[in-house]
Amino acid sequence: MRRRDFMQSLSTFEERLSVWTTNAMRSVFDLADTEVHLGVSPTNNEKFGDYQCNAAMELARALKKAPRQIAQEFVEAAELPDFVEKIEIAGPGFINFFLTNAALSEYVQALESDPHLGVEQVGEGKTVVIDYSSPNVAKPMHIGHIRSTVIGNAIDRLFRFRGFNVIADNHLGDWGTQFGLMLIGFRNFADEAALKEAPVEELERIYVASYNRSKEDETWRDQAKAELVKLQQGDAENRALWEKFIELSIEEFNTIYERLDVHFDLYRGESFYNDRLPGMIQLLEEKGLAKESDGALIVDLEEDGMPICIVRKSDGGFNYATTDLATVEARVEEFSPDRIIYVTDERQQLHFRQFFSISKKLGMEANLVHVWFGLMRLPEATFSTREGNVIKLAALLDEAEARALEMVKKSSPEMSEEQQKDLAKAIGIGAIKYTDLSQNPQSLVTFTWEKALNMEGNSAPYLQYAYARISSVYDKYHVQYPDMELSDHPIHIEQAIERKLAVKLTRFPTAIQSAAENYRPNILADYLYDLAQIYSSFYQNVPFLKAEEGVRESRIRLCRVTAKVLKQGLSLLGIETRERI
RNA sequence: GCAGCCAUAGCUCAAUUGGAUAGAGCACCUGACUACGAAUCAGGAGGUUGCAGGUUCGAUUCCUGCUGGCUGCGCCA
Repeated sequence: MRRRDFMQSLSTFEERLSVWTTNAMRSVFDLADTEVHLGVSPTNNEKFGDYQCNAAMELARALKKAPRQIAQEFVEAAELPDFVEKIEIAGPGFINFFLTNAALSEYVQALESDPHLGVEQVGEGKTVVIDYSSPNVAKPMHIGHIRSTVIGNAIDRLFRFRGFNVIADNHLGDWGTQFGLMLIGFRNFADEAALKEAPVEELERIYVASYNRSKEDETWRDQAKAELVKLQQGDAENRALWEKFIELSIEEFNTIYERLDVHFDLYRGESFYNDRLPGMIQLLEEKGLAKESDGALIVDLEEDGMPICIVRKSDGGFNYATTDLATVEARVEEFSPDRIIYVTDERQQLHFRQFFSISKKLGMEANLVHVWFGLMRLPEATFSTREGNVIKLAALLDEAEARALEMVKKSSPEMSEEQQKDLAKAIGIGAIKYTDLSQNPQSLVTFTWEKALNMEGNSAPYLQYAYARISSVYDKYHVQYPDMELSDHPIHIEQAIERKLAVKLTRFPTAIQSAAENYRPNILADYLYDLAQIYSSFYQNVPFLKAEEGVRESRIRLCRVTAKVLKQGLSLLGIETRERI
């Protein structure tokens, strides 16, 4: 109901055309309900127009006619919408649609003034909990954490931009058996000076030392276990120490998050849900889902084709499945989310399938989504804290900023040192994020410095450079023509490259929708890179400041919309732009 | 043993989820700065999409089998 006319004009050509072809197909061929997709999709080649409909080929069997004949009949019978210039039949029966330049211009102009750049606010009134990053307390963040953090954050931003009320929750690993080793280790190995200098690094050193000793020292193991039990029973001294571990860790995590421009609404670790664990077990028993086996309490998932899931250990302790179930319960109670999204690496797939299945059996009203990504490994092997072959995340960020600063000093020597540093941060951090976000999350990633810090070709700096060039042109325009009012001059498409740019701009909302619905930020990254490439070609090949009046304004306006889309798109990936680079 | 994921140009990755001639970047070759910013642009070369079948108008995409790699599978998260 709201803003009906406005929404109408900003719904994408793909949507409008799909509605039209679907209705027209149904009426021309008298198809009440058919499985066949009657809508359109974008073409991958301009010579085939802007959108194509493939229904004729799929309908051939049902209608008992040749595909080209179906297409022919359709084209003859249907009355074209006014935004379509022409319609063509090609190949085995593709129906190709060419949009009018006027409709394209009009749409791009509408984008220019829309704060959401044509992106539908489908999330209005809906809450989504996104659980990402979630590092373990007392362990420094290493390069393996970058994916959950950066991919999770991009999904977070995408959902917010579509109008969802997003609750970004950092589900810290702040509970578990490792704290027994931590407590006893801390009392024996802690170095106060080191703890001041680099708290989490020291905590990690303590953990590794304690872990190593536990391997050969049985009494040490027993003591660790005893300390853990004391902690779990609320012993004041152990509790205080444990809280200190968490506090120090969060403080250090936050300096990283600050650098990455990542912000959470909640930092609720696993321990937050401890009180609910006995109740959860009781619920599982009441529903008849849990049973005893070798002293442990398990849920049999054989009917779902999965191995059993332990919900209470034989020593009476709870484990992660139980915590995760309790967490869902708590989130549903408090937020009534439309869905809960978990962003973790691929190793946890089975675990999520198991506890999603159990939560369904429990009748929990939650739409649970596991967004997994490929594990990051080193060329030699996977890394592990215990092995000690890790690259710290902070070191990666330092290196990125240092390399970017070197470039900035060379290319922008006139800038103040402060400006150069600010710029180097935007470029360096952007490069790291873009590397991760520009590929399918689910592909395996082998870490190399060269790749992580890529600043050439398909990279964040390419996009930032395109943005800065536009800003520069735009400013020069206003200096040279201070009295011109851009809105007096409509966008007018003449050259092929202008049309290509305009078409790409109209597809921004589709890119956002697709990236969000598939939980794949790389779809947006791809789109932006494509857009920047088209823009760069436009920039290099047609004059705008030197063009005649009217044409000049039209092109400047195209520039302005491109800049808006680039800036907004990059910001959804968590990548900053600067007017000058 | 069971299960999940992956295999695309020399390298790193795409391919709008079944569409037309499989696209980019890096590296390589040829051109363009007395130009609105060359962190750029115009062009060239580079492919039996791991292998073998199948499904259909049409397969990188779906199914089966195989090869190779990664990951997970009762008391870690």
